[in-house]
Amino acid sequence: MQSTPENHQPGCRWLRRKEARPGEIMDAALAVFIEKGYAGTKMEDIARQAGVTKGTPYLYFQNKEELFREIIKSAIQPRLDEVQSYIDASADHSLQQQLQNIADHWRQTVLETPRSGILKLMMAEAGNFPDVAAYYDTHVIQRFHQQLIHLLETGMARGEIRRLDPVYAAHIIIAPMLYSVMHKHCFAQQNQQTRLDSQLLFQQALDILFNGLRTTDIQTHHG
Amino acid sequence: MQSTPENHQPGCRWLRRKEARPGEIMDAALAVFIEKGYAGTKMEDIARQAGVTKGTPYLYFQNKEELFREIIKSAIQPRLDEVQSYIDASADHSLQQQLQNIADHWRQTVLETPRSGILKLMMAEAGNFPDVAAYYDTHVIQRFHQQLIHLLETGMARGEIRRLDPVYAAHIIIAPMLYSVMHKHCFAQQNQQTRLDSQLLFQQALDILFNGLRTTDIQTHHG
Amino acid sequence: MQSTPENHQPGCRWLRRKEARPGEIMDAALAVFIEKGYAGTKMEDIARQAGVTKGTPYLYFQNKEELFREIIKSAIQPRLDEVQSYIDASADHSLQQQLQNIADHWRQTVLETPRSGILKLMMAEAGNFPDVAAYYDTHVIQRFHQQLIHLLETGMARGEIRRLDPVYAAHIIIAPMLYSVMHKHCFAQQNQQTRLDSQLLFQQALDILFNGLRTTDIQTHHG
Amino acid sequence: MQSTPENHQPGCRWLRRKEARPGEIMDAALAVFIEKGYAGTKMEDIARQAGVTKGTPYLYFQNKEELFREIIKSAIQPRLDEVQSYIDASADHSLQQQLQNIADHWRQTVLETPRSGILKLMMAEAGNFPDVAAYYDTHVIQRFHQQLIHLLETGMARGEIRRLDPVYAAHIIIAPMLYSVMHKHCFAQQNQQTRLDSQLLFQQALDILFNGLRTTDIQTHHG
DNA sequence: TATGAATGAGCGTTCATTCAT
DNA sequence: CATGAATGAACGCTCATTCAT
Repeated sequence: MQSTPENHQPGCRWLRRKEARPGEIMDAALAVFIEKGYAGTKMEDIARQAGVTKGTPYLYFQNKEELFREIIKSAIQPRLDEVQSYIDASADHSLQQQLQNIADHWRQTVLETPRSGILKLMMAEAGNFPDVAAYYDTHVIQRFHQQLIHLLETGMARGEIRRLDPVYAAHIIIAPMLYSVMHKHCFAQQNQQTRLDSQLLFQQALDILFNGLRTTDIQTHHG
Repeated sequence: MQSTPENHQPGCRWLRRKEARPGEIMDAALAVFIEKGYAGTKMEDIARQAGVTKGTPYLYFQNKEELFREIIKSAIQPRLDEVQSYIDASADHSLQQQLQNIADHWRQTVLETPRSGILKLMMAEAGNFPDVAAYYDTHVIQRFHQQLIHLLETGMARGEIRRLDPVYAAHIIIAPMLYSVMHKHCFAQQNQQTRLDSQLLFQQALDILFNGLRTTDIQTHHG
Repeated sequence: MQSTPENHQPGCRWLRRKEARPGEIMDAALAVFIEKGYAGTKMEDIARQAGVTKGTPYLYFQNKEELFREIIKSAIQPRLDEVQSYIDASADHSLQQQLQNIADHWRQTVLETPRSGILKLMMAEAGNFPDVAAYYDTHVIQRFHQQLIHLLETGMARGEIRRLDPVYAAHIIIAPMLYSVMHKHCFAQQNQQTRLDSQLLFQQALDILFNGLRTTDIQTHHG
Repeated sequence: MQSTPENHQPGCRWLRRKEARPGEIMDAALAVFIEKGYAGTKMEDIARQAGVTKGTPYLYFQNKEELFREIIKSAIQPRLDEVQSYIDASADHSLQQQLQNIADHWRQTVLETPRSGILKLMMAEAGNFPDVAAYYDTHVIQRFHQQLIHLLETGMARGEIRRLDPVYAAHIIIAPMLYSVMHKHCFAQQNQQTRLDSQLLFQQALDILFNGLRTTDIQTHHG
């Protein structure tokens, strides 16, 4: 999917200067795209948010669409293996502990940062950028899904959880994560009373999940 | 769904369908809004989808924004008490059975119909229509949330489930519903391999939830 | 200038039915055209004002422009010789009396009727309908101007007024008439305090005019 | 008048004239509004007349209506006290001399410039912009009317003219001014034979008026 | 590099006009 | 004759994009 930022040969169609400017513009653009959607966002809004004038974004990005795609790409690229390395590093923890760690980490590095908006943005614009959405789905969501499946299978193999379809179980683990993102970006800002403490949410989710996922230790307690 | 715009005989420049038109246009508009978002949707797209020409929607709706709001309103109004009455009718069932019924009913009447798109649309456009989003949140999401809380509290009082914070438990029940909507409208169409069987999803979700929500009869077994 | 209403042969492009409807529509159209101008007037406004629906005016007039032209024509035609015959009938009166009569008559049959609006309409639309304006100028304004010139020349020949350029004198007689029309249609409706009593206006105008137009035989009479 | 749009060199897609533009656009807009009326004028006509493209006027004026109102405002503002100061400066002249000066001045600075069109425009659009028309009436026409009334009253007090209603006398002085404006903008361009020499018109008007307004100098001849 | 005046394709909306009823 | 739903050309206005400065 388009050349990565690193491979900018001379002759590369779009200039990429890896100084501060492009990053500032992408940050600004992300914020505005999340708030207003792709079509609802004016290049001038982005420029103003970035503290530059109308023409400047065009020095770094060929056009609005490329700017949009770059944002998504730049959000996907660096994270592709992040979770995996994180998982590998804690391979000897219990499944519950691993999931707890993943949730905590994700909460701190995604949910509570502007990057959570990428997900919301992808959802909103999937119809207009099906290729980007498919790419995001494949490389982010499904990848994470596979990682969860693997964790669950390992957990089953270890006897930590009872046997069940790991594919759907993984969906059920992902669901509250997506839910918290949508809540944050769609409703929380207006209805202040609708506070959602995501730490509590994940804590309770894991509690509920595990007291159900766990192999019937009840019986074992009997013995 | 949409009454067939195909029934234009050639030679008949237009049909007169004063009663049917608004509904047809709203159906068409919903479909296009969901796909492209509010700003990305052209009135002419809507008209074409409805089988009319660009001027016709303006005979029934003042402008694009009013058409948008009407769609949301018309989706909210009739459902306000639907779930409640459904809940009331099955008050004597077990909690698990009630949740199963709710999930089935919702799947058949919302998820598997175009109306599921309303939720996706609300999420995508919350930034541009904060008032509508807040209204939707209050009257649909929070209301359903309250209903779930009530069910959970009743279940706790009855001893069907163990004591826990019903607010967050309800969030965890809602999460897979929202997840399935997003999946359907954002990714399923492109990545055909990403099939999500929502019936299975909810079935397994309830299985997992209940084998965790269930009061820890383990302890009682201990005594 | 287009065929007159009378000559509607079969085959005539535009139907003219001389019953009530066309007249009602023209009256309505005149009122709205005067108020809003040609371009600012919607055919539906005209129809509503006439108590019919959108399509009806098209049964009698080919299109908006023809309707407009018909109104002007119908206002011009019947008046072409009206003033002349009126003048002829009072040929033996004094010039001052004749002018007084003309002013009274014009005030009652034009200024104080909706027909005064035709003049205002012509002025407003002269740029868009130069042919109509030129026709109106030639056949109404200049014609009246010529009639006044003739009266003034007669008055000079009779020794009723001193010798001066009758062309400009006639302009000066016409000016208050146009002034009263503009006042009525442009300002009087808003600023109610700006009442202009046209009878008084013409009375004083004639007084002033005649005490100046009169040959200075005063001195001679004295001696 | 309008700065030459001709000075576009070929090969230069646009000129940057931030300071000059608003004035150029207003000049162009005034010309087109006068010719075609408000509703009949397309923004693109204005732009073309100003030598720019359709988007440019919107860089300086919010919309068509604001552009219209600005034109009127800008024509009213600077003139509010112009006549008064002019009158004050010639307070010791005879009334006839004062009126002659006013007429000359007005002819040179208004009638024979594009600004005369403002009056025509106000008349044509009074129905669509009643607030603007009322403002114009109050601050331009009635104000001038009051100034004339004051001059006439002074003239009466000085014994320069006989006693009469100064309100209507002032109307009669204004009438030829309005008449000449209408003539210029509505008929003169088409019917070239209808030449109206405004200098002659006012000269003769004053002659006629004064030979009637003058206190009966007849008596003075007696002494 | 950065600016921002200017461009012009494109969309929302209107309304003169048509024609099946 | 009359209606009014539907049409579609045209206009107001926006905003992504360009490029002289």
